[in-house]
Amino acid sequence: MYGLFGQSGSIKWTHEVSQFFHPPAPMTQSDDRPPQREAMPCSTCCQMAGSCPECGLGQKACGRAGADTAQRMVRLRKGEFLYLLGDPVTAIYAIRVGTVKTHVTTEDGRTQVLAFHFPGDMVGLDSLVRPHYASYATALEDTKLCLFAVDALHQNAASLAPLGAQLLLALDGQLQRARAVQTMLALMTAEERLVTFLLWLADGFALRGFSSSAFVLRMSREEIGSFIGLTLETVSRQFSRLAEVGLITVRHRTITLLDKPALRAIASRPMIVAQAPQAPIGRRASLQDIG
Amino acid sequence: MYGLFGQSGSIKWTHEVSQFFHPPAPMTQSDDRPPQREAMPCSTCCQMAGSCPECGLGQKACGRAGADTAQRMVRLRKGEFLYLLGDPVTAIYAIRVGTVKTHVTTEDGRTQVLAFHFPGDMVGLDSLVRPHYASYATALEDTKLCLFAVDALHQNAASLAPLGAQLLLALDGQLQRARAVQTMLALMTAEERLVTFLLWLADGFALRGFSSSAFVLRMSREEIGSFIGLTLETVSRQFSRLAEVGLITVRHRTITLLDKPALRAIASRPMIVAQAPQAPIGRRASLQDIG
DNA sequence: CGAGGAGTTGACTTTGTTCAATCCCCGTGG
DNA sequence: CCACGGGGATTGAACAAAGTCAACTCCTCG
Repeated sequence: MYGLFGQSGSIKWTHEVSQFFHPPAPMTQSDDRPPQREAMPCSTCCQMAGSCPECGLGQKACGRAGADTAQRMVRLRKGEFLYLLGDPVTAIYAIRVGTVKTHVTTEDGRTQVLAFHFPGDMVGLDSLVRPHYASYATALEDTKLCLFAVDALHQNAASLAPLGAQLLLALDGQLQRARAVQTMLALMTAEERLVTFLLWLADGFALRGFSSSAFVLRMSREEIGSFIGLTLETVSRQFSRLAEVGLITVRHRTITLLDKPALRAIASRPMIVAQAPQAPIGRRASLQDIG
Repeated sequence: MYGLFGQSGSIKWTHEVSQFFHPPAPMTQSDDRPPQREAMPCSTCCQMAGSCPECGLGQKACGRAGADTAQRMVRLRKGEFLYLLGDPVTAIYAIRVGTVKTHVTTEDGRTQVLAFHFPGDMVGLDSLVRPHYASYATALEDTKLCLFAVDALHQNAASLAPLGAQLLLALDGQLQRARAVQTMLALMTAEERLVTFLLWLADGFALRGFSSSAFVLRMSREEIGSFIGLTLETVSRQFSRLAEVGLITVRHRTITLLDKPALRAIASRPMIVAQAPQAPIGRRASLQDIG
């Protein structure tokens, strides 16, 4: 994901953008919230295909002695919450099947989607060190997740040791993705944003062994728009336009990428450039090359 | 910073946005790059006022046995690079005095400022686990930094243990800030963005014991614009407008915040809302409350 | 088979960008 | 000490991009 190890130093935005922040959630299924998850012993949790980048943690935890971290399986139906903003953090999750979005709400009622999470992604990682979740996590479709109790983790730094490396890698991944989104929002046009989003999705699917040319969107136009900073109408229009030009095919939520090279050309226009850019060398570089 | 521990569960965007990502940098002052930094033994490094949130690492490292991590002091003159994108990661830095920006360049030549870093902030934290820096770090003014060699850190996970907690906290902070920026870019207007930016700066100064009502900007309009996703002209116009309305005073880069409550009102319009929003409770929440 | 949410599309408005002219510090050198 | 030069900042006018409002279509689910 996002060249986690910068193999080349050439930064590419390949890869799904998916998950971003947020801590695992508690289940004070107290108040008026319906019991949204049924927990069950998790045995097949770590079987996640090799395509489980963020799940290294899972593999590690699973591998090191049965169920010492009391992992369980959690099921969510479409629209149900995994956790709410403000809930005490009790666990981190890894998605087995399904899709989850993490989001926040603004004072004036708008919703901001912070990330989409797909199978293999961790949900709640960003709240690992916090006592309360900093966002909502909602299932976009029926979803199964593995639960990793977090108490054992952040009680004392010592217990973090064995997981340290994995966690750092995972957090780093989220940070890189967040930065990618930041750049996208700051300097891309509507068309560029949507294309970038589609390519992120495609890369994510490819990574998980699915077709990267034809897939079904799990989220609405509104949710896409929220994520990439556009209105749902603009998203719809851009879809139509890309279809008109013959770059993609759109039928409801079924998307086909017809000309990936062309799409990449569009998306990589305002993209982070590799190693030695025509960028400033030596002192006094500043931004005089912004233009 | 950004309710790192969610004391209340009520999320507020107080705090500077400052540092974000990027790993510490090497100093292969090989090629055509002038020797931009002179290193010297660092003894006063950890004296950083208590207002050194990200520097916990520094305090820890310093406290635990003289100079076992070979810390040094680095000096940068205005416009010089601390490290370049693609440089091998060899160290992480903490700013003692001065200001640094981290940025990337796009294919079509535009520059995207990813973060501003002020005294007490860590620079390069996000590249901790990477072999190559994922951005450029440039001094906006004459700057002094403490260097923390990174080899000792990420050689093996074990060595991370003692720093684990601090690092996780720091990384978490960066992640939360990145998310804040994401939300700002996705749903704020030009005015809201600039006001938010000013308040972040003000909070940052307050945190460091400086005036949060009157301060001098260390960055140009162009750099501000890059960071908050606007053109320099729009930034300038918004400054003028805020001054017209009497909310602030602008003289070159000297800013005075005259009516902070009013400013906060503007900035917190599209802001993350606290605990129990009018947001969806129970299942089937989705985004029906967006528009 | 009917209802309703999701998606598409069009006309119009708003916001921010682009291009360009001008201003104003600030530092330099006469 | 003051004139000059130059980059940063301001401002204006025309333009383009995306948002808003609204009508209408099409699935999908019950």
